[in-house]
Amino acid sequence: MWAGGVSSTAAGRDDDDDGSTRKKLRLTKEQSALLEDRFREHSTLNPKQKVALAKQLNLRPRQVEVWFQNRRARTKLKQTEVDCEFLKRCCETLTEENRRLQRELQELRALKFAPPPPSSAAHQPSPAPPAPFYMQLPAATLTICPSCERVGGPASAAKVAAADGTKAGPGRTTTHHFFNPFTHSAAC
DNA sequence: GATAAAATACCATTTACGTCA
DNA sequence: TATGACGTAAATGGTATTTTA
Repeated sequence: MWAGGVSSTAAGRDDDDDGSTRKKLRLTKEQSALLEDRFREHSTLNPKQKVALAKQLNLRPRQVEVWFQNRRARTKLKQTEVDCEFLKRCCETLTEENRRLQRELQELRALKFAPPPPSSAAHQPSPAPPAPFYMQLPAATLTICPSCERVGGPASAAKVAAADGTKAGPGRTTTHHFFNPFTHSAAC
């Protein structure tokens, strides 16, 4: 069933000052700054907050809504880039690990079929290296701070997931996993 | 209580505009 | 000045969830 597109589009048009087609305006620095501030507090807005913020910014509620949508999309994109970079590093590390293990295997095989050494200096297999970083840090828990664009840790992500989820009225339950600056401020 | 329709929120994608090198 | 690249505001079309009759 489809109603969202109609309602959201119509709402946008209804809010328009004139009935013309889209008129793209760049937001002022002050408007962007306040929007960013609010986004850092919460990546979603309930209708009351949206209207209040729009009034404060002298914008239409639809513009505020669109801004938050686009901002969430940008954050998600950044997060994807970080995840991608992380996986690339994982791949490189695993490739290197694989090479190392192959070499070790060859060494062990060579020892097995070689005659015993004359002295007691038996071969000691190289000690196991410390667990690589990718084993300690699941990719899904990496998060980006929207303000400083740096990667946050698993603890922040868990806190965000627990703390987030304010929404009034019907519609999709908020399951977003964006960065919460209040759980991250120390890192920034 | 079950159900279909309506309402709402959100997302992915696309379009179009403003800016800058 | 013209232009292409890029960032982003806005539009569009879709899904998921909640409310309501």
